[in-house]
Amino acid sequence: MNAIHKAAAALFTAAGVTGNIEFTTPPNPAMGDLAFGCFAIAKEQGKSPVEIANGLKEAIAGQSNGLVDSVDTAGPYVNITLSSIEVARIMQEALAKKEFGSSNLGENKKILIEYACPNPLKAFHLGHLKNLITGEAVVRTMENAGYDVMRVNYQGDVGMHVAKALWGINDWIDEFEQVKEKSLRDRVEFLGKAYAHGAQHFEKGEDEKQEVIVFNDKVYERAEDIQAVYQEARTWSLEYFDSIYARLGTKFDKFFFESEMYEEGVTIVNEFLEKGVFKKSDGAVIFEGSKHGLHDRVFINSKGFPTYEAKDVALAHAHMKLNPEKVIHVVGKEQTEYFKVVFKALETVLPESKGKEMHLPGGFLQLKGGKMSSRLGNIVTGDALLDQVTERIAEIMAESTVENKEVVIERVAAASLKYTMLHADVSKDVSFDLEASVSTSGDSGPYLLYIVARIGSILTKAGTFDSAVLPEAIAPQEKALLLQLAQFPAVSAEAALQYDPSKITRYLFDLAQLFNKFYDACPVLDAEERTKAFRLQLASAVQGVMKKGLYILGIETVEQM
RNA sequence: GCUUUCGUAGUUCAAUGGAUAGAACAUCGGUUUGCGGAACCGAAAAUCUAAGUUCGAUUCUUAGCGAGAGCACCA
Repeated sequence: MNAIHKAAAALFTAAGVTGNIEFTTPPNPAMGDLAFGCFAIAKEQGKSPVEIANGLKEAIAGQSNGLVDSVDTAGPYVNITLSSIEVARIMQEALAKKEFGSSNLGENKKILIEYACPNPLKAFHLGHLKNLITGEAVVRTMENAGYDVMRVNYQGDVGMHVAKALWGINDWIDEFEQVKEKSLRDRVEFLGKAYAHGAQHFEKGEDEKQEVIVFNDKVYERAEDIQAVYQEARTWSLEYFDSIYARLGTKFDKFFFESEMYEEGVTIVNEFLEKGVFKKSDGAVIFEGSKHGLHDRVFINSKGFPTYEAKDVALAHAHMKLNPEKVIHVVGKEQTEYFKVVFKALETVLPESKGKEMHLPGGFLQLKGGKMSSRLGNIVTGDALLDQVTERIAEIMAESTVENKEVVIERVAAASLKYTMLHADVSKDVSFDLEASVSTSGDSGPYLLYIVARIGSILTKAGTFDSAVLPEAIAPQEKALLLQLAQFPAVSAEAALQYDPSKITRYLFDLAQLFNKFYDACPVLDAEERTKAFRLQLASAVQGVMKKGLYILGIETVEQM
């Protein structure tokens, strides 16, 4: 409940309303600022909602309180028009607090958030890019709600994809030696080609398939003869991932690797095989999810090697050693059923994990328009997409003469990309259209950055101003802006409760629109002294909320663009 | 086939069971003696179908149609 709602709720309490008092916004501003629906009370008292509304109207109107300008009913609703000055006064007080927009929902609660999770020796693809951006925003959403968050990243450095890449490298060992002297970009590009080479070989036939599988065995057996190449290639990959994390403003607290998990995974699963939790089937060790309304999954294959499932069991043990309240796995929605089975198995294998493991399903990233894919071939990597966006922003800003232009371009590009990715609900697919995301107008990252820069420009010109003064009159656009600002704490808290940063994205866009309407209707610098000071307060508050909200989304602002 | 997620303007997204379903892009038409026009104002435009629950359904239930994803030794 925000500061305005709290003050208004007191009136309803005084009028005899008990329980939770919640307000909505009337469909038309002319009807009032706050609406109270009387359905629940009517049901409770066996009266008609209209009757209740009329009674409440009298009770509210009878109270002498500066907050309310007028009360009216519209059928089952009591609509209140608030005094603009009172709203301004309340918000002045609320906005002065540094923690405005933060909450303590997660106070003293430690949580682990696992995201990014790319596979070494393989490309950082679009799914990883979206996951990285989403994960970072979820982290910051939770931090803003007071949680003590640990950013964790689990990277798959063993498995068939590694085998395919190693086979490819081995087949092109001369080129591998040569590429060692080249740039990181070139080395990673080589790894990508080597992986594709191995993957193609794998598909050729049974004999070829076996040749690749040999490398898989060698990795699991930690065979001496592959270590030099494997370790070197792995290091390149990790360096490359680090460069992407840095470029997008993420820094992980802890990295876990599959190579650290598989021996323990096998041990644990075998231990619980004896206890009857798992079962032998066709030479493999499975968990019968089908007995719990789920599906069966293989944890150890018939060769005795662990699958992803067994490694996840060991990973869960590693996570629990850190004593978290919750472990949030930000992973694509295609793994929803997979996680249900693993979590089910963990309930018996690792009882303390029960209720703590959570899968936050991410939607897919769909590229729209053939433009990008035709230019880059079928596989578009995450960093290639970021490059594309940056290129387009540079074109748009070609005429610009801002200082530190390179940095500004990089930030506007990142903002465009992140805003687009964080616009729809986390679990919904995002369709990415390059032109729409770099769009200079409308629902886009640049639109929001523009507001911040524009306000900065006004504030610089204005110099210092009185931050406590109230004006004689308040324009409707100013009131609308104040009421929107008042919503920020509730919106950011809701985002944390839902693990969904997109609530903040959409809130900020609404705020931006209201600011532009205000800006258009209300001159700031040329206004009479008290009005000017108040409008500067407003602009400054909008900038503050905008910056904080964008920070939560992982978006850096610019002073000029 | 089984499981699961989802069907809202031309397109991309909203809407704790509640008032006239809200934005953006695109389309059409407007706004200059102003602080950044990367802006603002206006018009036209949508709940897949059929039953059911409810005073009230985009939202809940069932069926149908359509789309995506998962379903044993990949991650």
